[in-house]
Amino acid sequence: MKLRFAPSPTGFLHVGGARTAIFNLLHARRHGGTMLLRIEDTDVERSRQRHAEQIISSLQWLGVEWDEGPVYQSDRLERYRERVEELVASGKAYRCYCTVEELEAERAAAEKAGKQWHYSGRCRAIEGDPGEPHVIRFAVSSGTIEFHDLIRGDVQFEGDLIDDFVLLRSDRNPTYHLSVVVDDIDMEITHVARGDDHLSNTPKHVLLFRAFGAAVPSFAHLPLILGSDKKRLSKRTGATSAEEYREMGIVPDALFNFLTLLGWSPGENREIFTRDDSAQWFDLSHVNKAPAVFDPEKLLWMNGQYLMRMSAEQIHPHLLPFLGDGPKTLDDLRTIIDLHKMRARTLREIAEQMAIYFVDDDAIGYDADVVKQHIKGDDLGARLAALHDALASTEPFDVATSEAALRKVAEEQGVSAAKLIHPLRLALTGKGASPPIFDVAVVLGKERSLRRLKELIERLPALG
RNA sequence: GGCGCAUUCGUCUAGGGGUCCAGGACGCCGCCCUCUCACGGCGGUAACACGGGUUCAAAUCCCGUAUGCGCUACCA
Repeated sequence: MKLRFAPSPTGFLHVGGARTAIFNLLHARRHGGTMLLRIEDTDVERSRQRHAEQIISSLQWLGVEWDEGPVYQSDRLERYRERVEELVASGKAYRCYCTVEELEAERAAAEKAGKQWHYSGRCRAIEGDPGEPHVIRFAVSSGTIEFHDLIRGDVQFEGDLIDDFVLLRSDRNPTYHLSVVVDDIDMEITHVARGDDHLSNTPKHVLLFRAFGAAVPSFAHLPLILGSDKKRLSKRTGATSAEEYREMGIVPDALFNFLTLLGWSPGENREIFTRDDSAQWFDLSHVNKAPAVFDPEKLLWMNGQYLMRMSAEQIHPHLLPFLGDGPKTLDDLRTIIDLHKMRARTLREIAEQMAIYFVDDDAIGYDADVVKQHIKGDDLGARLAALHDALASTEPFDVATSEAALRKVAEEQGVSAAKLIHPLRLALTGKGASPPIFDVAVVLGKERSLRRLKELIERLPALG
């Protein structure tokens, strides 16, 4: 068994393409088959080498591996020309000398007359001069074309409704239809899993496989991924490329898992699982038929689930690209990552939250709402001073001892611990929300914590 | 227009004739836990597109309608 992912390098890796790649990979892994990566760059107008490189880089980041390739179709142009000549020789394809301009004019005229235009196939009969510019068209025969789709079941099309399509362009480059079939034959592809948008092209491919006397592979047409507007996912409704999610701070395992669930389910209410698990359970024939809407909210949730389950060691390398100035080594960040990983949904959020540890102690910006809510009472200054003194004499300075010290002060002052904890959080972080505040204090260390507390006490009069 | 494909809570889905007055997850709303936030726990909201059949019995099978999407290129 052999499958392939065959993107065309005309842009970034689209999440729909990413899912197609994943489904191919999973099916191959599940059945002990091999996976090929093929770059379909026969459209010289739109294909770019840099796009191919970006797609490959995105696939690597996502963890979609392949056993063979990447194969570039642009390296195999002679092969397509050679095979198409075989079809011409056997009368299954023919040279067509109609120009694009002529055909366009016919099409426009038909449209004007309110009629449907079809290529007449008139060049089938003529014997032109092969030295003149021409394309090579496939001679589509009438009759029903039937094939089995692993996802849709049996599908049929009428040959009469399919125009004689172009196989080789006038610039001697193959069209997608030719190259894809020649390659799938040469590379011994047994299963073709691709986007739903190719379903209507499949009868053409079936005809070509037969014309070449080759076995027709199994097909599986995956439903599209839609945006929240129920239309094909586009920039308007959300990020469309895998790269954008990477930059957003989504971890590859989470995107992989999430994409896996778009159109497929392992059943038994399983949602979060490893690649190995999915490779064990996956089967193309259990993929949904209906298109799925991409829900960024659920992706964020899933990413959060992954982050909180990952160790600091695992998160660290993914986090590095999001870090600004400040410490970057695992040893410096381990505790902080552990403190924040369950409070963030993306790597970017972790990085942002980490900023509190690296600002200067006298440069903390206080959240106005928090000030309003917790900074009040004439005796607050005195209480905080008492807290400062208590913490100053706390030795060793750890989570348990610092908390005990604070609670003791609260008791002596006859107030609830919360009356001291909230201002302390404001002093240390400037915010109303943070990891448990004594953990924060320990990360900062006794000296810096005291400095920040002192800073708040000094700024108290100005805060009202 | 023609051809093709599809249609279960707002979203992702389970479900493949009776065990479904439809299960799980995200989101949303309560409550609990709690130094805040997050996590976690408990509970709630919410769906078989519509109309005909077939059958003792249909979310599950068939037909039609509606809606959506795809193809209809010398793009893939």
